[in-house]
Amino acid sequence: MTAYIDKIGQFEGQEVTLRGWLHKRRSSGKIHFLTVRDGTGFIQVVMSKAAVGEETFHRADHLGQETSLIVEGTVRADPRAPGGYEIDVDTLNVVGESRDYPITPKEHGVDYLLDRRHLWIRSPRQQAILRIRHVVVDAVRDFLNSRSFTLADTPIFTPAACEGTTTLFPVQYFDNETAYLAQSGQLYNEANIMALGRVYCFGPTFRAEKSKTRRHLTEFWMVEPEMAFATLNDAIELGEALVVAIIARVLETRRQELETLERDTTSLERVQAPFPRITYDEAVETLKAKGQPFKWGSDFGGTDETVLAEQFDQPFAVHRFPSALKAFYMKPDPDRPELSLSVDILAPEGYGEIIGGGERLDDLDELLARIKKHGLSQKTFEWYLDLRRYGTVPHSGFGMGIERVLTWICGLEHLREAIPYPRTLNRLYP
RNA sequence: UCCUCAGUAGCUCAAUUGGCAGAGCAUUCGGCUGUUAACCGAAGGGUUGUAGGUUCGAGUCCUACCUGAGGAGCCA
Repeated sequence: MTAYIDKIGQFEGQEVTLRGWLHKRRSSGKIHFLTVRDGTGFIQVVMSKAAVGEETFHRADHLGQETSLIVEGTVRADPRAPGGYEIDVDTLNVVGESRDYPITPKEHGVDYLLDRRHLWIRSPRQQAILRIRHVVVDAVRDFLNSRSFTLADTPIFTPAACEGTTTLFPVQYFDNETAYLAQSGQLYNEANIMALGRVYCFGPTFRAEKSKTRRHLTEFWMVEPEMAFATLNDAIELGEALVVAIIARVLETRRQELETLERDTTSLERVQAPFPRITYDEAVETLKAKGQPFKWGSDFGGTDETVLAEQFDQPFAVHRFPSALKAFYMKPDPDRPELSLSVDILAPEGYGEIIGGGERLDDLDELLARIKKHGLSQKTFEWYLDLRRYGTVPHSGFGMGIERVLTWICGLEHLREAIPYPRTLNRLYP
C-alpha cells in the first residue's frame, strides 16, 4: 500500500510503501535514522541492523542527502516523533543516488541559495512558503469567483505603457512595432467589465525598474479585480474582504507551515474588516507629527510606510492621494480635484503596500485631456477611449501583489522567497 | 543611475598593530541501538574575487575593475 506522509496516521500498524527522498541521516553502529520526505511531509524512518539484516543495513551506510528511495515498513505511533509517527523499515531500494548535495544543514548565503533555487525549494522552509502561496492563490480565486467575478485574462504583449511612469520590457518581434511585457492588466480589465460586469485577471506582471530592494521583483504575480458601477469605497471594501478571506484560509489550512516558518500568528489573527482608513492628508500630518521630514505632494518612502504602519495593528488603507502621484486614468475627487479617488492598502509590521487601486476616470473629455497632458499617444488609446464613448459607467478596481501578501503572511525577510523562481535586477538563473 | 557594505577551504565564517591561513559543517575512514542541527576520534581539502601598486614582508594598506548584498528613487 503506497502511503503519503501527510496521511500516514491512517496506516498505523500497517505495512506501507513510502516513496521519496532522503532529507537527513543519523547513524549509530546498529541503527540508522533516516528522515524521509515525499512532497507531503517529513517522517523518520528507523532501520535497525537486527531487523533488516547486515546487507540492507550497510546499503544505508552511505546514502547521501536527497537520495531518492522507496522504503517498505510498518507505521508506528511514537511520542518522540515530531509528526507523531515513525516507520520501522523492512526493505529499502535506492531509486537515484545523490552525492555531495550542495545545500547542507548548515547555513548558506543568499546568492549561493538563489543560484541553487531549483534545489533550495526542497528544504522544509521553502516548501512551507510554496504551499502557503498555493493556498493564497486558491483563496483569491475562490473569493472572487464566489462574488460573481469572471476570470478574463489580459495580454502579456501590449502595445504601450499602461502607466507612463514605470519602465517596460521591450520585445522586438512584431512588424513595425515594439511590444512591451504587461505591467498591468488594468486597461483591458476596464474593457472586460463593460462586457462581464465584474472581472479579474491573474497573471505575471513585468516591471523593468532598477529596483534593488527586498520589496521588488522584475517579474511578479498580481491579481486585479475590476467592477462596473463601483466607487472608490466599493474597491476598498472589496480589498478588505479579500485580504480577510486570504488570511482566514491560510490560518485554517496552513498552521503547520506557519509553524515551520516560526511565524507568530497573533498579528494575523487580528485581521478583520473594516481596516482603519486614513486620507493622504491625515497620513502626511501623522508623519510630520512623528518627526518625519515629509512634504505634501510626495509619495511615501519605505520609512514613511513603516512609521504609518506603527499606528495600526492590522492592515490599513490610505486614500485620496494627490493626482500627480497616480496614473493618468485615476478619477479626480469631485470635492478636491487636486486629489484622486485612489487607495493603497498597506500591510502591518512594516511589510508595506500590498494593494493599489481606485476609481477610474469615466469621462471621455477629461480622459482625453489627461492623455495629452501625459504626452501619451491618443492613437494607441483609441480602444480605451471607446469605453467612454459607448456606455461609460463609474468603475473601480485594484491590483494586489501576491508575493507582497505572501511575504507579509509568512513573515519573510525578502520578497524573492515568495516565488518559486525569482527574477530580480541581476538574476535570470535558474 | 546614486550611496553604503561585502568577497578567505565545497558551505558559513575567523585571522589582534602589516609578521607561520584556522575553526565548524559537508566529504572520506573508524566508533556508537533512540538520534532528530546527533555525538566521539582521525584524514583529505587554499592562486585569500581579478589586475596592478606600496613594503624586507600584504588576507590585512593604496588604485582600478568584476560580482553580490542592503538602501535611495520607483512601485505591487
